[in-house]
Amino acid sequence: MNYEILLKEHALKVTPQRVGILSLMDKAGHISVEDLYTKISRQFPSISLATLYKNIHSMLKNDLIKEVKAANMKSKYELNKAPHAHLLCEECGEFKDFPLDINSLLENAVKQSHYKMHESSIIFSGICPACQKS
Amino acid sequence: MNYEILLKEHALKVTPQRVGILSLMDKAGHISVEDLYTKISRQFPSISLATLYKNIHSMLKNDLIKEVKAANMKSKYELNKAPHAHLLCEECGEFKDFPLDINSLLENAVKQSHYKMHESSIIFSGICPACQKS
DNA sequence: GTACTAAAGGATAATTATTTTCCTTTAAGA
DNA sequence: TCTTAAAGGAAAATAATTATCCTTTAGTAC
Repeated sequence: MNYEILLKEHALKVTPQRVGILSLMDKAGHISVEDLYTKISRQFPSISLATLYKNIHSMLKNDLIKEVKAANMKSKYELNKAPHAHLLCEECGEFKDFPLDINSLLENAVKQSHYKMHESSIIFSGICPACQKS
Repeated sequence: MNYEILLKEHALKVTPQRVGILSLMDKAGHISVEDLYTKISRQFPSISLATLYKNIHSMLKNDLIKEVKAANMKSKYELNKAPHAHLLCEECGEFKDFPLDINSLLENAVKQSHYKMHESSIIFSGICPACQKS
């Protein structure tokens, strides 16, 4: 994935910090502000938390990334990809993408609500296979 | 709904503040800490925010209530009722219950993940009929 | 009813998370 | 290069949540 092009497409300046943030999100899958700051700080020791927050906001606004929230969890952020649900492990706190085109699946069910749908967030939470064993 | 019995069932002391909190949540459907504090303060002018937070936590732990989180929104709380999805209006920020037994609907899809499912959170967001008109 | 005790409430301080401010630096385009 | 609007960084300010500590009260036994 080419982060420079992605940024330019949304009229956001291409800065090394932004490329780093996108790259880390891409690699992590789902990452909290705290963890992201720890990691990005290794690449840019002087980066400010304010810079991170500002970029998260501008990326959210431009739909480059998505916020994933669940009960008991800090917000996590992911690159905006194809629609999918999330599996959340309540033990280790990790999200896992779960391919599921919920929109088509539930289209009919939601249709009767007369809402103009924009997006859906679906999180199934429980215990992942690994945590079930330990 | 009898809040006293609900509290006793979970070995929580029945205090006027708790009954008030549950009653307000029940009436509101989905309510933020801020709004809840405004309302409960009318009944108990000297109630402390700390008391509200403590009670929210103990009620969450005992599954009396549920936290509902969505992007761009503060957490809201609701009485724990039958499984349902949520419709979130991005315009007015209101949640609306959407009867949908997602568990049975998606049972098969999730089964292959080998997670031990505990619960699911589903939020469809868009613009509600009322906001579409204004 | 009275006494006892663990739990709950309230005030406040402390902590954590997020946003704002303000000044410096830099990417992008002329 | 030169210009400038946008972005970065440091620090202060604000907002949200949690912890502390002392007082009050619900629940239980008598």
